[in-house]
Amino acid sequence: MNIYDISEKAGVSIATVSRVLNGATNVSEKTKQKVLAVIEQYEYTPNAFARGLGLNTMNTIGVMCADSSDLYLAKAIYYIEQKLRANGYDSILCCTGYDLAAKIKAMNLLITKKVDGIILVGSNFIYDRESDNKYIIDAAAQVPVMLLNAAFESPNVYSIVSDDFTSIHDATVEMIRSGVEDIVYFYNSNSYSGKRKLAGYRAAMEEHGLLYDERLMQFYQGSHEDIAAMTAHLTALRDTGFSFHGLIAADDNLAIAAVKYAKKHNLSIPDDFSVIGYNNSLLSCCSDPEITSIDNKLETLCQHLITTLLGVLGGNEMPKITVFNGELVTRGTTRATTPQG
Amino acid sequence: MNIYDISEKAGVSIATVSRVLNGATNVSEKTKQKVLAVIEQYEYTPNAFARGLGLNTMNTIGVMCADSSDLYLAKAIYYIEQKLRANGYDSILCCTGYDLAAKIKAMNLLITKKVDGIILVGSNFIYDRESDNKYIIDAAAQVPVMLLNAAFESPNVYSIVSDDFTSIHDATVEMIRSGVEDIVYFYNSNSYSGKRKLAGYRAAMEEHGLLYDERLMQFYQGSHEDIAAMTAHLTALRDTGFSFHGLIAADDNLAIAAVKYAKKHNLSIPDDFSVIGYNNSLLSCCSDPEITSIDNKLETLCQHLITTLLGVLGGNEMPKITVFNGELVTRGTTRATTPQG
DNA sequence: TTGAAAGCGCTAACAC
DNA sequence: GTGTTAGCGCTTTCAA
Repeated sequence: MNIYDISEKAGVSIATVSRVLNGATNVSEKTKQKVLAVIEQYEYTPNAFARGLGLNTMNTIGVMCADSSDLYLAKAIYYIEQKLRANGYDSILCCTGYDLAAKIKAMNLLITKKVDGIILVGSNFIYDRESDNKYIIDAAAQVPVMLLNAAFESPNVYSIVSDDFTSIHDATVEMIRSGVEDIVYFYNSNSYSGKRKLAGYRAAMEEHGLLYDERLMQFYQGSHEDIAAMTAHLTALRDTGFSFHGLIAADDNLAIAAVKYAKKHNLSIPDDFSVIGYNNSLLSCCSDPEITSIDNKLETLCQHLITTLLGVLGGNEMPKITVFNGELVTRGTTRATTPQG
Repeated sequence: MNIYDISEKAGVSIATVSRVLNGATNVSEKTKQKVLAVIEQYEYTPNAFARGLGLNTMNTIGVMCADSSDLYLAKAIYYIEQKLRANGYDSILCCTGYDLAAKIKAMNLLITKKVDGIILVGSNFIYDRESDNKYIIDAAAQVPVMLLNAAFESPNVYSIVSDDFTSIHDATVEMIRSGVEDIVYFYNSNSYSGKRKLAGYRAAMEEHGLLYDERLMQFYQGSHEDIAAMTAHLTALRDTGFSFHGLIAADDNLAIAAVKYAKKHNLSIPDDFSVIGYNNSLLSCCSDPEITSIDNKLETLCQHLITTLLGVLGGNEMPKITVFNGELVTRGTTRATTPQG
């Protein structure tokens, strides 16, 4: 059943059917109803490929992320998909893994599939070496590229970020004010966002003259699901004789490990040991005590990302970089701040 | 740059270019190289829409799930997407929510987009009322439909399930053998899989003459992320004077809540209170003690689902229902089983 | 081994 | 307000 069949049965031309299909106004109500009736009767739906061929678009957005099973990324994908669909766009999902070559391959594939735009979810798509980011510039030459949680200046590239620097900075200051001075920063990523967080920690500690040892910054290299390995990492640090009574984690998984570490060594939380996580995910409520965590307003970021993308697709001038503030959600792993005075 | 441009520059016809592009054998090596060189030089990639129009396929699979931010579903989507891509298929993701109307709408959309097959992730796509499942039958009239964690017999529908009944049944028996008899079953879904689980619990309890009260089966109705509400549900049950020393949860989130409940009321785990969760997700390792949980071999299920789908698309006869066994992963929330004698 | 040409089903510019 | 027709870029017979 195609547009010719319908036009024949309705006794009109294919152009008229096409007009009805696309909601053009210059069709008489009578003809319109006649055509709609036939369409309904035969349950006709237009062929998406043919339509794509003519319009050179299929209202589809490519969504790339390293690992959709990561709690945070999964949530981002969820919001993005919902909001795209609400605006008549489909999303083709590509889970690329963390390898650059795979990302480039996925990117080319999406371009070949003629997506109308590409969304890169997560900050691991931006690399230190300028040349490693060429694939983004190339893609942006064809379609708009949106970055969630990473900033990259280039034509046709739009970035939506949470102010990770300030979030971690302020959280660190908060913990210092609560009376903890030997605060370890525990992280597992050197992505764009990862660097900003680390910088926020460094700045806060330096302002208070507390960045006395490189060991305060602990990099965990391993699976983001292997809580046991993270806990072991901290125990190993303790075993070197290094002392710390607070920990700020770049991620709730790491914070969970910190809580486990404290329990293992009978450190009372938050009296002997304070913990702050990041993402304010489900995990922060799973532990006991529940974890104070930084909420980076993921849904807001996603909403704004889609709005910006739709604006760009609609031919409007849109901001190249948009920054939102995070918020510290206080729970049981931190002490009250000592009043200033 | 299209196939005409390439044919012109290579001094051959478009048919020859097309043959080279599609790896046809009846092209002389010399011509082939010549064409490939031009293609390379101009970085030409064929237009996916035009190809789709001709072939009536774009190597795309529609993936539907209620909520991609659910830990379990997110993981399933991850595996599915990876395995599809490895086999040259893209996936269009649709997060439908739990509402039937939205599911039907998404389904129609995927059909319209000419996907080659549809995968329904999660058991909430199958309804009790036969008429509510018509949308699946309709879709299957067009393309193969794959079900993950649900079974539904219909032409062109293929089901891959974990044996939830047996998993829960055996886990329940295990807990009974460990000396706990008043075991609550805590669940939040009446989906296909949800019913199978409940039946497994019922069977095990009845076999031991322990299903003495309807209150043993507790249905939680609320957000699957609201741990506090789940905990409150259990506390409310306790407040009615109902006594229970074990709990089997249909989901790790519920199990987390059970652990929190026990702590709140100073029940020592596992001596005074035993807990078994389901899915063996990251959450089961986040709690303290870590939660004994049923692993339903998600990756194996997904692998098999894709293999089956590819088989069907390849025109092969494939099994309509495939069942895998789950496995109980023992951690800190259960006691050792009393030896049988 | 290669080329010519007829679709695939739709959109949109143009004519009436 | 409606119809005619030329693409869109590819695949695939059918001839040569």
